[in-house]
Amino acid sequence: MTQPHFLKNIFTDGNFSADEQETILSKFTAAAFKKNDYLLFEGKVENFYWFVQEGYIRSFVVDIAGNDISTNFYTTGDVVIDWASFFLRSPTRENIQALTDCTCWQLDFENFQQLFHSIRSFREQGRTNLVNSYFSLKSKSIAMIADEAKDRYVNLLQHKPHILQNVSLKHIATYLGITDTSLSRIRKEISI
Amino acid sequence: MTQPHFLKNIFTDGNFSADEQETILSKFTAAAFKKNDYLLFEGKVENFYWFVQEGYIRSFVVDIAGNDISTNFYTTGDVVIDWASFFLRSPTRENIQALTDCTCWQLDFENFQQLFHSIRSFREQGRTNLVNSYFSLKSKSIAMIADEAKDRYVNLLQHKPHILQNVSLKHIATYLGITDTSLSRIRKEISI
DNA sequence: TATTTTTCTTGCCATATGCCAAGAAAAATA
DNA sequence: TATTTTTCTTGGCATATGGCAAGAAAAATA
Repeated sequence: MTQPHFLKNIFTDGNFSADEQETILSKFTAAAFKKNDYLLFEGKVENFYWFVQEGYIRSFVVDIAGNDISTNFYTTGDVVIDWASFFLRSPTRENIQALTDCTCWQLDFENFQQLFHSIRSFREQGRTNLVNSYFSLKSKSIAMIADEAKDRYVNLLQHKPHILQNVSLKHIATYLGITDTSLSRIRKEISI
Repeated sequence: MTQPHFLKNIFTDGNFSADEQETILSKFTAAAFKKNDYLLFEGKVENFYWFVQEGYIRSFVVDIAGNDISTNFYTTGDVVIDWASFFLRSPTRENIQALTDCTCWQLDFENFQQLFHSIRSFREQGRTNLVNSYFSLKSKSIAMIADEAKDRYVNLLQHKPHILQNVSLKHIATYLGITDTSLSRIRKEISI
C-alpha cells in the first residue's frame, strides 16, 4: 500500500479536484537539505516556493551592526518563502537555512505563475498563505510594541512549543527581539 | 476638458487595456470621510478595498492594557485595507480612522473577487500591493529589533516626512513603539 | 478675541534590557 | 572516551526608555 503524497495534505481533496491535484503535484519536485544548508542567500532572488515535509528551518537577516536576527522558523506543513523577493523578483535581504536535515517540496516561480493564473483554487490558497503570513507578522509586530519580552516568550511557548524544543536559545532570543542573556533570565524566572 | 479619473493613476494605461480599465473603474465607488470618521471598527469584517485620493488616515489597535497603538498611516495613492480581515473574512482587531477629511475610492469584496479572478493584471497588481505591504511591515519589524528608537524616527523622517507633518506626535510615537515623552526628547536631541 | 481643550515639553526617578566577561553545561567531534 | 566547540547561565554595571506629573504651547471652539 503506497503512502499518499505529502502534498495531498496541502492541496486537499476538499479544495482541489483530482485533475487539479495531479496538475499541481506534477509541478513540484522534492528537495532535500542537510543541516546548515542554505535554501536562500541574501542578495539572491528567491525562485522557489517550498513546503516543509520534515525538519526545521530558520530565516534571518544580518543588520548593519552585523548581528544575526532570526525572522522566522518553519517546520512540517509550513510554507517557506521570502514573499517579497519571490513575487517582486528582487534581491532578498534574508537568509534561509536548514536547522536540521530537511525534506521539502519546491515549486519554481514560472510554474507557480502558471498554476496561479490557471487554477482558481490555487490562487485562492496562495493568497490565503500570504495573508496568513502577513497576519502572523502583524501580530508579532504589535506584540513587540505592546508586550514585554517575558510575555512574548510565554506566548511563543504556548503557541509554538515545538520551536523552543528544536531551536537554540540565541536564535529564539533574536526572534523575540532580546539578547540571549535576557532570554536566559526570563526562562529562569518562569521556571521558578 | 475633463480631468482624468484618479484611479487611472492606479490602473495605468501601461498595465491595463482600455477595456480592463473601464471594467475595473466601473466597480469602484467614491467615498468621502470626515475627519475622525471610522472606516473600520475592530470586531467588524473588513468589506472594502480603498484607494486614497486625498487626506490622511490612520489604523490602530487597542492593546490589553487599553493603549492605542498606531499600526499605519495612509495618504494619496495608498491602499487602505486590513488584508487579513478582508481576505479571510474574519473580524478585525484594527480600527481605521480618518485624520483629516478624505476622499477615497472603494471596491467591495464581491467585486474584488470578480475582478481578481477574471483579469490577470488585476490579480498581479493586487498581489503586488499585498506583497509591498508585507515588505514594509517586515522592514518595520526588523527595525524594531535592530534599530534604536532614534534611528527609527530618523528613518521615518527621511522616508515619510509628510506623515510627520500631518500626524500628531503621540500617534507617531506609538507607531515607533515608544512613548510620546521619549519621542519628544528624541526630537529635541535631533534638532540641536 | 476669549476660553477651553488638546498637544507637546521637561524634570525626576524607576526599570527592563543591554553589554561584557567568566564559568558551567551540553553537544559535537576526534 | 577524551577533547574541542558551542550553548547556556550568571554577576556586575550601563543605558535607553517608561511612568508620572506639571507647565507651556498650540489648536479648537465659543
